[in-house]
Amino acid sequence: MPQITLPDGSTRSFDNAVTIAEVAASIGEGLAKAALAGRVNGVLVDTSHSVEIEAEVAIITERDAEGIEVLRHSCAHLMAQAVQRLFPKAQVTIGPVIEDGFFYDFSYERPFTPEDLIAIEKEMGVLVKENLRVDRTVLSREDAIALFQEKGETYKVEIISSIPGDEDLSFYRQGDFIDLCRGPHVPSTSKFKAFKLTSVAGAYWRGDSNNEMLQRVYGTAWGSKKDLNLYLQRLEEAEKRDHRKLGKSLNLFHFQEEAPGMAFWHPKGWTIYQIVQRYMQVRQDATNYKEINTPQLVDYSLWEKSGHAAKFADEMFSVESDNRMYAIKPMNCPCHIQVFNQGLKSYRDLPLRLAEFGSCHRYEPSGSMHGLMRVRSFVQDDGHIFCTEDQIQAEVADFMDLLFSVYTDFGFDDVILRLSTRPEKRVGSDEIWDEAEKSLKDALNATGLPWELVPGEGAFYGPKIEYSLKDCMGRIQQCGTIQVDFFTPGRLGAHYIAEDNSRKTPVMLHRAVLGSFERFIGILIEHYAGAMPAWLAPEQAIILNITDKQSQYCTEVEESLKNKGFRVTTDLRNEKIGFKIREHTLQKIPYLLVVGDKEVESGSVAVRKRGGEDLGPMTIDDFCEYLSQDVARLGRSEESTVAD
RNA sequence: GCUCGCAUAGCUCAGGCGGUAGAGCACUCCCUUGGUAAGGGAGAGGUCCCCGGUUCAAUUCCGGGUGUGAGCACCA
Repeated sequence: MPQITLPDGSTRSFDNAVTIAEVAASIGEGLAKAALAGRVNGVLVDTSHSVEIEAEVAIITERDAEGIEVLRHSCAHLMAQAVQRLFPKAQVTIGPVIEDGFFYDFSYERPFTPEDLIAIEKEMGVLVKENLRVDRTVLSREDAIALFQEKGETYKVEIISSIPGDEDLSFYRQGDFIDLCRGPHVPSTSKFKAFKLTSVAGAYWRGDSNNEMLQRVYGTAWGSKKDLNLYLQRLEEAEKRDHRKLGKSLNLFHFQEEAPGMAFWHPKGWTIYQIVQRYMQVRQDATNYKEINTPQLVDYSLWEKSGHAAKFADEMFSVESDNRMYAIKPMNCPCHIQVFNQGLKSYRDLPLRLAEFGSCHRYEPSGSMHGLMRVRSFVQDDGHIFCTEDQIQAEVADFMDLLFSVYTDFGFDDVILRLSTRPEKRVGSDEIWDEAEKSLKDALNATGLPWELVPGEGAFYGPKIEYSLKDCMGRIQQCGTIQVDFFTPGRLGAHYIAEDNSRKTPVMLHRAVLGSFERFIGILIEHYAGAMPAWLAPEQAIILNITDKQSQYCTEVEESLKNKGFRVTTDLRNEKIGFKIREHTLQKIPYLLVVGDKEVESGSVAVRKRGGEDLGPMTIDDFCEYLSQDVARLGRSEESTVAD
């Protein structure tokens, strides 16, 4: 006699065991139709799931996040079924839900083409019309293996065989298609209203590059056509913000074949770069970092000593000169230890915070490069803190204060914290790792913010915290990091004299707030859609004359604004004002200063913001004051974080 | 690094089943001096990514390379 409690607290009694579908039907016809799955005492189940005793039950529809997930998962099955109808020789492997969609990996004799994708999507439509029931069945491991062996699905057999334990396994059947799956799934193929296959690409079986490359088809599915369109619009918006596109159209930087993965910075892009770097310099000066600079070319033996050559030789550029092998530095830390090693250090010198904006080169795999986001030549706001074990926690806490404050200045309020702990391949004793991980955990807990544990992802020399920020598109971008290193200082002979007159090896903390400038600027460009806030804008204002008559005055205004330290230019071309407004608006210059006879007469400029807002005429002094305030806000104001 | 796609004027892109190519914008010159998102006219501009092969002939077809895009793998 099941007694069912619904989410609103109401209860319903049934005489016999009842399915989720029946519960939904008892509430209303519309709900019965909309039901995609159910939740019984917190567990997601199929609508065919039968409830026999007292339970809390919720009907899951496309309005629930879980409903959309079920829909996407089922859509992956729908796609697999369509693929096997069209390409009977294709073998199925796995097809999980991912953010905003799903994919399914197939093994097939040839790669799928974009035309195949269209055909598959069409076939999926046919399957929807066929309204096939989706049934859950349970098979024993032996029966399941026999079934898929018979079908020639060798990958599925491998998956089934590798599932630990010996309980029965659940399968979902729709028409002639059957797949191993935990479920739940939608009750029928008619439930799909809005889906689209988005791309096809290779992907390694089990994510291992030694294995066969499978054909991965990506798709997306939504509860309604409207949601699907909103999603597609979001993709378009992201494409418009692509920093590679904006870098070209705003004339910030370029790449060319002769220097793959290395940016050529143009005046406007370099201005942004310099502003960001000078800002970090000021912030680090104020927090007791000593800025240094070390060579870009260092004898290979140093990298062998540090342990980097053993692990990253293939990713390092090297140069032979005069029978010596040098590496172009892929990182600054071994050089920082050389600076530390000059002169005998006392515990009184610790913590010692060294910082460097050092140009580093890494031979990144060709397929991994992506505009400014992943390059072979980059500069980090790099720093290394030499300290004692007792100082780690305080140093981490200090660093985080700096980091949060910097991110806020750049307009990022959402920071995601992750702690990566000891990997399998590592150096140092477990006791040392225990302590290092504890220091980082304590520092994280002290922030009061939520953080995520990522076991096994630490560096070989120590655990690390990674700081990611959310951009205005909701994308998560990893930027900052702090890593504890008990290993490298010792390998490179760093030591200090402790209070008890013994020689001790310092702990080194590797840390960066922004990460690489290249990447961070890429993130800024996309976050602001190229419309940089006034403090970062390479050109803060441009003065536009209406006719030749005002040229002289415009030049004078330019001079006086430049003297106040603003980045200002003029456009005195023989063009109509509308044309100039359009051009410089597209160049996303924050302020357009229009000058006609009226302005000359009154000693003013007519101020127009790049979003189109007309601030009317202002005296030069008033405009300076206005711009100063805007610049002083950095990225903090609501107004300037919204791309206009 | 792997799979698949792409590479044509400064930019964005057409095009050609093999006979050395075209638009819009930008650029130069001329007219126009016009008050808040494109005024008009004329002109100049190309090793069709590179190296081989097939062919009377290759920008086009084939092979290799480089770069680049999506995804995978990698990321000190």
